Amino acid sequence: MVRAGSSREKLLEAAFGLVRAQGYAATSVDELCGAAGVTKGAFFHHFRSKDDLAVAAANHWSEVTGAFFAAAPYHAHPDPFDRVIGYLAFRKAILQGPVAQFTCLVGTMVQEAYDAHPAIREACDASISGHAAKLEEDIRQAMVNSGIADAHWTARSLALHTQAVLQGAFILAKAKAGPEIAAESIDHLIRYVTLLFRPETIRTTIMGGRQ
Amino acid sequence: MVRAGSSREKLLEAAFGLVRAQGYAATSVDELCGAAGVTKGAFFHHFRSKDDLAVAAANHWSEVTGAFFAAAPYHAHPDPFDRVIGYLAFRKAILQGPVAQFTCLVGTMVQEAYDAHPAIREACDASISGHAAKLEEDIRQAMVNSGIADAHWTARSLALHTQAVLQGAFILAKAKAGPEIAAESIDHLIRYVTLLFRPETIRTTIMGGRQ
DNA sequence: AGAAACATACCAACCAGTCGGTATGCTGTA
DNA sequence: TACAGCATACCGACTGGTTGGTATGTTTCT
Repeated sequence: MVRAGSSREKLLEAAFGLVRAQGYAATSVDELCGAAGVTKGAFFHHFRSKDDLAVAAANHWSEVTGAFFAAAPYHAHPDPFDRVIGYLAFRKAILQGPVAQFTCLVGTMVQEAYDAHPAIREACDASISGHAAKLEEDIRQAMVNSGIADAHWTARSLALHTQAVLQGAFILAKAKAGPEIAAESIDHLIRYVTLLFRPETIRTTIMGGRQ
Repeated sequence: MVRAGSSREKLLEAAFGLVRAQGYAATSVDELCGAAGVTKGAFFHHFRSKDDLAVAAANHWSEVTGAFFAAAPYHAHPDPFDRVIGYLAFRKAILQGPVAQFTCLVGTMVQEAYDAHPAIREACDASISGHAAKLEEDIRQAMVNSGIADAHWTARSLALHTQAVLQGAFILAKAKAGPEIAAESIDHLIRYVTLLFRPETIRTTIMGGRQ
């Protein structure tokens, strides 16, 4: 869809970095052009406005992260429960390097744009919800396997809950200037999902003194 | 500390509303003054800079929300576990009205300011961590009461996890333009905390078909 | 009186977006 | 094959408006 190495692609990649580090409103078009190594003429050739770039960046984010997670190793597990836990362990494992490099572009943008920029809000929602939908299928299968099809929660709500925990973990990582607390929050989420699907494995191995 | 009705107070309250709706960078000093009904002279009389206002707003937010939650009814429960669950139920109950009115000022600000504005980051961290610290004490007591003092998690990490879930729930509420999913995420958190402290009450009452 | 609490006018820098122009490559046709 | 016709990709100076911040004067409170 977007040619690699093109000005358009370079601008979108520049937006990934700058918006995650500074936020959307604080990132100017000139700054974007500078980071991408293109001119303002190129910017407004490819995008009608700054908001248009934001929508395109959210969509490009969906593609890039979609491919990234599709290629991750946790999909190899034959058991859907193992794939869900594998996904969460993978999310924890990639909390590396500067905060701006592991946080979520669309989570950052929607925070600023949800009210005044409906098109950006929609693109961010589509990105988050689309990502959750992939996890939802594994959760649904795990529910069937565990015989908990009539629980008081749905596969969709649990999938979206994992995204809430991740987004919230990113905010704590930003507030605390490091990923440690975010990792512990994902640990809690892994413990929760395990308690839902495999409670018997928790009592003896993770919770320690709890009988 | 801040006299009610003063220009300073009006500016801080205006910041609560505008920053939560638009973000920090997108909110201008003129806009703040307009919403507060004061002039720019008053603004720069009380605050050295826009960043100074942001730090003061984060601190004022700590005071206002501190008093708000201190006055909430869940503290009346004699059992610390009930207080923790009561806190979470209260957080769910106040997800009412426009998104900007139930979301968190400091969670929004730290997202934009963590990298370029260290003073704002610190004030937001202090606000979140201070709020979590109050919950941490109830969690600690509940752990002692339930005999799970040597679990593989700490009262602090669980308290901060609740804040991660709440902050993430706010992002989902913004992305989906409504509080429904946020409420379901808090439901998952309540279920998790209950599974940690009172697993026997879940299997029969909440999880339905799960035996 | 003296300080604190404003108000008004102003400024240089920066902002998103525009516009006239150029370079390059593709496509249809004689 | 040669060339006209046209679209895409890009350039960078420019503009009108907004930005955070300042300088200076006036009012209000103790």
